[in-house]
Amino acid sequence: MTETAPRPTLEAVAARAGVSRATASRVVNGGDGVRRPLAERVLQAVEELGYVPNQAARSLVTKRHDAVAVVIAEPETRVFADPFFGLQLRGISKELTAHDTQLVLLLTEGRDDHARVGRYLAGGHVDGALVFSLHLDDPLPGLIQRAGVPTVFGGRPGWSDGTHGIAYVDSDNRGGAREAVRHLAGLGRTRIGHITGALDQTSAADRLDGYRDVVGDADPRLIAESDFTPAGGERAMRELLENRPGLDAVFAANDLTASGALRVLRERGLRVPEDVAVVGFDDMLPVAEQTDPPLTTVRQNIEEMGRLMARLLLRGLDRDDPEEGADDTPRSIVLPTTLVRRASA
Amino acid sequence: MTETAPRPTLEAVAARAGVSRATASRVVNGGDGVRRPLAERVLQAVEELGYVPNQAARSLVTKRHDAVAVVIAEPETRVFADPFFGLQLRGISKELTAHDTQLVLLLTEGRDDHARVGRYLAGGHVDGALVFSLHLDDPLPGLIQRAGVPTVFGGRPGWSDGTHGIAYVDSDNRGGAREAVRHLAGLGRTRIGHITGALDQTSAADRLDGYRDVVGDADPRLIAESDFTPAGGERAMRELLENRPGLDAVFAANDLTASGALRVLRERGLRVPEDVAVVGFDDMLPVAEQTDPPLTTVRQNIEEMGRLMARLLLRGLDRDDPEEGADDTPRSIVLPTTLVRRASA
DNA sequence: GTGAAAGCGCTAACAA
DNA sequence: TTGTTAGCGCTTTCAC
Repeated sequence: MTETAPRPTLEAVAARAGVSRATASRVVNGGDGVRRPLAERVLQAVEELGYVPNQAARSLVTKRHDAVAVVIAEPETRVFADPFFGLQLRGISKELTAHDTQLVLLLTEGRDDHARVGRYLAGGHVDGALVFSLHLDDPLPGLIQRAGVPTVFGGRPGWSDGTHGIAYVDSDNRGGAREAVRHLAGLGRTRIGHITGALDQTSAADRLDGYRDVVGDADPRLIAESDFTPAGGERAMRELLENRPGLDAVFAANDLTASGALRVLRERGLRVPEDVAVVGFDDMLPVAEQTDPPLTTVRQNIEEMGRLMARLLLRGLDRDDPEEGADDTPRSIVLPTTLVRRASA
Repeated sequence: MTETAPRPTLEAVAARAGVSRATASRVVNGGDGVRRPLAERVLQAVEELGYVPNQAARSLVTKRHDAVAVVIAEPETRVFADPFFGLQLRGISKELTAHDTQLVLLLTEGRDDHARVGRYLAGGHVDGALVFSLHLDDPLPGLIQRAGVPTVFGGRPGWSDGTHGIAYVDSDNRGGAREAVRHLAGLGRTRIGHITGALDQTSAADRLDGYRDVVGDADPRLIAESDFTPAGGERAMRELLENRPGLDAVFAANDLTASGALRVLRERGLRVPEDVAVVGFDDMLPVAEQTDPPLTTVRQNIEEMGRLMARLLLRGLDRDDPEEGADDTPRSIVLPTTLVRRASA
């Protein structure tokens, strides 16, 4: 833990290059309108001195921070138990890096933390925010709106006043669910159950809707509410088996849930897919490929979602003069899903 | 994406409270030596105006950023496939939050990124760095050292010149491995194999050492080199079974590897633990509890490791006058592990 | 095309 | 205890 050596300033670079600070600044920031020889001398001085701009000083005048916040508002347990967030982070990180923008990670642990996040966002420390995993009753969107920070949401936000003007990136959860259930139906299955995700999240609600789109007015006993976890999947599967012993297929709201369901099925001596076919959602590789049997599932390109969230945000940030009305940037993006066939259905 | 409204400055707060900017500043920063009534007026003005300090301006003069970089230098695939990093991030985030410090996440994708990270760290944008997942030949430590940023490593760094003066937090990998192997021996197993992790990481090397500590001069055919992944675990298990069909126990370098090994064992019709007992490492809940049979494993407190890394770093940062020599803060911490018995051994 | 100078919002001497 | 003042390092008019 050595003390940082005093770093060279732009002043030093200018002196060394024999130019004014203003010129040095111009070169460092792209060098428009500076004649070649001068520019080169500055660049060389930068090189020799190992000059790196002081971001604080720069922000102070530009009011830009070249940093965006990533807010993950998920109760302790689920975050990262599931590789989901990690993959999104990857995608986000790649895109931000390509635009020389830093990623400030804000993890929240509960209600108290919301205020902290709100304060931080309102504090104008970042140029924008990427927000994940909102639940229906989440106070965060309100705080963020009040903070007035440009924001892109991960997953369609679910509050009642609709999604007008809100930017988000999501997978086509409903369409993917339809495809999954149609696939099961195409296999000749007629009593197809559904294990839902946490229904206070739109992804779960949309998948349920997709299921209903295909099966029509489903027997309510064919639907078991769950929470996206393996343990929840086990519980739901038992419930389904109890209420509707004859079922011959299950569409689970995600792969983790499906893995729990598979375990229960095996424990009960039911063969997959012969007795009960199972389809998951996500195509979370470490899960879907490792289950026994490997899981047929609906793939969503999670990393791409992250990348697009970042891109959408940065694009909005770039329009330095965001004239009301003259706004033709798409506010939201819904990505297609694809069915990946493995052995479970 | 609304434009941020102009934010109130300290000047505005001071004016409203009828004091000087200096006094307002004092109050905002803890309020030492400001008389009650004045302080209260300032606080009220802050409240009314919704004032939040401009961090850029503050950093410019204090040279502190109240931000720490977390560098995860892991090839795309493994990060977050494994909940490991997520858990550490949690721990880190909690500790940093408690100290009003922001977490800047730096994910690297390959060699080129190292330079970027080096530049960022050298750029003096953060007060310190928390660095993970170094491999033996990693250029990052060098870059970081040159950047002169206070750093704490996650996991014992492995470069040749020893760990003198380097701060790190690690689990007692060697001791944990010993305990695992002793447990197997205590079960009466005599032909205990080991599936290693990626041996260019000290955690893997240390676990192998621990294994050797107990079995003595092991038959080399009892050791299969692997890489911490489930697929690697499968490969290694097959290799072990081929080279040493009579083995009756396996200690795998982590739970993911163990899960791969279990799959191969099942596929070969070998019963666990009757024919072959298996012990993992990590106690990664979503993995260890979900395998069939559930995994006996060595638990390390990953979140706590993260928390301690952050604490170590912040403590070093707090010593505003880091006198050489007069340094009694512990440089590194090695956390104990505990054996968790489940059904696999 | 280039330089001089003002000033972003804040903290920290120093004076009062 | 409080206020005055200088200046952190940079970008950006505005003259030249």
